[in-house]
Parts: sequence; C-alpha cells; structure tokens
Amino acid sequence: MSFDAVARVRRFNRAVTSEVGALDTSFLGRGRPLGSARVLNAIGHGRGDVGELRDYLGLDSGLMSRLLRGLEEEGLVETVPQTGDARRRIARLTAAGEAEFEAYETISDAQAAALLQRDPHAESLLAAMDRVAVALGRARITIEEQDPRGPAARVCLERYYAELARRFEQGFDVARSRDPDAADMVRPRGAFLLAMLDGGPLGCVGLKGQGGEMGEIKRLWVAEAARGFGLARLLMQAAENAAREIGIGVLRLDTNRALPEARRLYETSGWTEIPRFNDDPYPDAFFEKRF
Amino acid sequence: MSFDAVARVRRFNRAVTSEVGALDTSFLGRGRPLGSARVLNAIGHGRGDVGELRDYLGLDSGLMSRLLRGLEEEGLVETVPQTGDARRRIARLTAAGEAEFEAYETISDAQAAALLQRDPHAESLLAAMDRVAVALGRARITIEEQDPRGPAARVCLERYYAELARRFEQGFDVARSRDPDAADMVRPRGAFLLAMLDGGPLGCVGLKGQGGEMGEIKRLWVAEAARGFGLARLLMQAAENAAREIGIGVLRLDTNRALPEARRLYETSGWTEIPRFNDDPYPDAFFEKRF
DNA sequence: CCAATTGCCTGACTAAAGTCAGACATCATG
DNA sequence: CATGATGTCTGACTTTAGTCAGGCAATTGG
Repeated sequence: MSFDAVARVRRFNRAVTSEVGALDTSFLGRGRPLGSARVLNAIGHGRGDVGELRDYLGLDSGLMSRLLRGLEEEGLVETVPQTGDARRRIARLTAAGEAEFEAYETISDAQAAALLQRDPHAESLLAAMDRVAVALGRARITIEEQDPRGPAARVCLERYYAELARRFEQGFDVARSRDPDAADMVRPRGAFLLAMLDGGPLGCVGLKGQGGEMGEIKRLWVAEAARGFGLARLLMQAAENAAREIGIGVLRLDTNRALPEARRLYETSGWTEIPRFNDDPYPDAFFEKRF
Repeated sequence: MSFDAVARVRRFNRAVTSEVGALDTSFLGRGRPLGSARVLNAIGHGRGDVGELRDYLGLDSGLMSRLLRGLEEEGLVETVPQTGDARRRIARLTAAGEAEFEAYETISDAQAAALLQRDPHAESLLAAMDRVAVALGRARITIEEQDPRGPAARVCLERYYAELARRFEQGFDVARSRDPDAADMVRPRGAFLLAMLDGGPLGCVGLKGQGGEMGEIKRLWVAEAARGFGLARLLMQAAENAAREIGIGVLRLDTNRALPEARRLYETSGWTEIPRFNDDPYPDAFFEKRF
C-alpha cells in the first residue's frame, strides 16, 4: 500500500467530520438538545425497545430514562410496557412526535439533496458514498425477502437493466427479454431477495417458480460498490434455501459471456452448464443445479 | 436523479457517523475531554494562532481561553505573544504536548489502517474516500508550489506514471521518456504546482524552464476522484502565471491521443497544435502557447 | 496623544451530558 | 413461593460545554 493510504483515510475523516458536525448543529436549530434529538430520531427510525435504544446510542440507563421522560413531557413520545415482559418498555412516537420527527427528516433530506446538487457529477459521488458505506457497514448487511414490485426492488432492477444495457454489446431492452411475472417471484410460487444495508438495497436475486419442482434464478445483481464481498454468493445461497422451502429441487438460469464474474460464481458453486432451454435473445450460456 | 439518491446519501451519513463517533470516543480514552483534545490536535496540526484556532473549532473566545489555559496547566501547551502584534497570541506544543499529540495521531492512524486492512479491496475504498472528500471539501482545495522531489509530489508522479502505463497501449516506462530534471522544475528556472486538499495532493503540473524564454508543461495530472471540477484548468492557469513571473513567454507541451480529455483542455484554452519538437517515444501530439 | 478598536482574558453564570447508588417492579427457576 | 436476576426509573451528584458582560493591554487612525 502506498505511503499515503492512511493519510488519505484521514483526509476523508476530516472532510466528513465537519459535514457531520454541520448536520448536528442544524439539528440544534429546532431548539432541542442534541441528546433528545438523537433519541427522538432513533425512535422514529423504528428503534422502540428502550434497551436497544440505550445500546444503539451508547447512553447510560439513567440518562436514557431522563431523556425519554423529557420527550414524554413534551408530548412527543409515549412508552408502554412490552407485552410478555412488563419490565421492558417500548417507546413510540405520538402524532406530535411523528410531526417533529418528520421535521428532522426534512432537514436531513434537504442537506443531502443540497450536497448532491452542488456536485457536478452526483452519480459518481453516490457510487463513492455507497462504496464507503459498504466498507464501514459491512457487518450490518442483511438478506431480506421483499416484494419484487416494492421500491427497494425496483431500484435494484432498474440499475440491473441499466448495467446490462451498458455491458451487452447489443444493448438490453427488458421488453424483448423474458421478463418474469412478479407473481412468480412471490410466495408461494417463488421469492425475491434483497441484500440490504441501513434500509437501502445493495443487491437482489429472484427465484421464479411455476408451482412445480422446477425453478429459475433471475435478476442476480449486486451494486458495484458492494462487489468483492461475497454478496452474490450469499444471495444465491438464500435463494436456494427459499427454493428448498418452496419445494423446488431443480434450478436453472441463463447468463451471458459479457458477465464473466457471474459465470465464475456459477462454476464454483455447484452449477453445471446445460444446453439452451429457452429462446430469450440475450443469454448465451445456461446452467442447472439439483439438490 | 433516481428516487433514492437522497436515501443513499443518508445511508452514507449513518455509516460514517458511527465510525466518526467511535474515533471521538476513543479520543476520550486518553482521559481528556473532547474539547481539549480537539484544541491540542488543532495546534499539533500547525494551527497556532489563537484567533484562527477559535475560528476553526467554532468556539467562543472565553471557552477557547479556558481550554488553552487548561492545557497550559497540564504543561502541554505554551502561548506567546505574536511578534509584531502583541495582542494576538500564538500557542505551540511543549515537548510533553508533542508527545501527547503523537499519541492521538497514533490512535487515528491505527484506526485508519485497521479500516483499510479489513477491506478486501482497499484501493477502491481509498478512491471512493477521495471522491467523497473532494465533494465535501472542494472549497478548501488550493494550488501550492512545492518541490517536485517532496513526498506529496512524488505520490502524484507515481500515480501519474501508473495511469499512463494503464492507458497507453504500449505501456509506459519513465526511464524511456524524457524525464525532466527536478532542478528545471524549481525556481528560478521553473516551478512545480500541486492541487492540495487538507494536506494531501489531488493533482500536479510541472513547469520546466531552461533559463530562456521557452518553457515546457510536463506531468499534468489530476486524481480520478477530483476530475470534472476544473482542477486541471486551474493548475494550468497557475503554471502560466508562474511562467510569466519567471519570464517565460512561450510554452510547449506534448501529449498522447490516449488522453483525450487533456487534448480537449489544451484546445479550449488557447493552445495551438504544432509539429513534433522532440523525439520522446510516447507523445503523438504537440502544442504551443504564447503570451 | 487621545479615542476607538481589536484580541484575549476573567468571572459568573446556565445548560447539557454523564455517573452512580439504590429503589422498585417483574420475571425465571428451583 | 422465596431467591436472584433483569430492566427501568429516581435522586444526588460531577464534569463539560457554552454564554455573556465586562476588563485590560496593545494597536490603529485621526
């Protein structure tokens, strides 16, 4: 590694600290101390369990309790005992709290949008941010099953199609391809899996079923920023597990020579090449796996 | 811009905040409140002037004064009146302060190194971090004249050569090229300019003189993360200004078709193509500018 | 040389953040 | 059903951070 690698990381830290600090102080603009604001936001983002909150924010139990009570007195939060274990408490936003939370979200969104706006090449900035987020948050990546028509899935699919269009010599048009029916990638027939980090998608794979024991893998894609971490393998694993649950015993897929990394993945994870099994104009290689 | 651009920025913010927070709390591990630690580090990084310090850290003058005195009592810092204006004061580290500062630096460096180490593709992570740092710190980029044999310059040149090797079909070997003598790129004969952000280089350009009114532009390079912001143009402008100061009235340069963005820059900033004027094996296009 | 300004310092605050010991209710278990 | 463990809350702190009004010395500009 070149001498200055560490210096480059530290330059990054410096640049980012001042930006993050700016966000913090802008939170103060709403007349609430940072601590309370952080608690309110964490609750708004779905962290209800008081213990989990304390853990996430790294606060002492006494301080946590006091902050919560402060928010309660403002009428922004209410806490109820957890059903099943009344020692634990769950905090949730009241209507007023929801409104206040939205105000903070608006501030954050506006700052993010402003940053993108003042950059002449926002797309490359976003890609770089994704890359950094993955490096820092790798441990938090999870595989989730979601509807292929949901927003996160749609983002993945759009980016997947765009990438195919870039990489195939003849371009790519979804309409000409054998686009699987969404219903075939939802239980009970199939499944659609997403790799998620902090609420946003990083990759996807579709398991298309037809009710029988045959299934097909479709739409395997990983965001460029998240490549090289074995995510594709994880997604495929999850898809195979789903197939097993659904009762599918034979999986097929098609691919193209313009995607050598995909081919390598299949070849090293138990797939065998078979003759063409469809008339889709794009693929030129076909694989099968039984289990 | 796709629907989720803002969401991606916010995911980045979240990932980075926890990392930065971790650094902050690790600073606390040395038993000093964050405020004092920040002052100590700012001084260590060469920010001596008390007013500048206050400005940089965004602190009230009273608080600043108190923090400084605290550090003085610990024997880490001493302040002396500025020669010329005894109202202003300059803070500098004592030997003990230097040692303490180094300890903080070591913590930061170790965290940075650990981050790189646990990433399977550190080079791409660094590139992404550079890209983000540029986006956030664009306003802080400056053009500085430095020795072409200094560390920052050497980093640039190495990356420049590596890029030529990647982009030229026949590769690139400095030894075979007309490598300018460093002394020709230092005053009084020439100059070497760097685009700097937060102490690290983002690009460079060499102005090679021979004592006469002819000069040559060499080694124009901008880090990939900083392209598209007009840095090359700024560097060229600075080189021309330096040429004017030195008494150079005619500038030449050579380039290669494998670098179309360079060619475009020359064509749109007053350069005219001329016949080959040297026998370097790599260039295939030659330009001149008079002023 | 006098008045206004500048740069830093001090004292006297307030607010926020963080700590710690114990109280209290609830839960799990033998 | 007694016992210990768990999760949250309360009260009584200390430490940091931040604010504001003046004070003092040095400097600047008539």
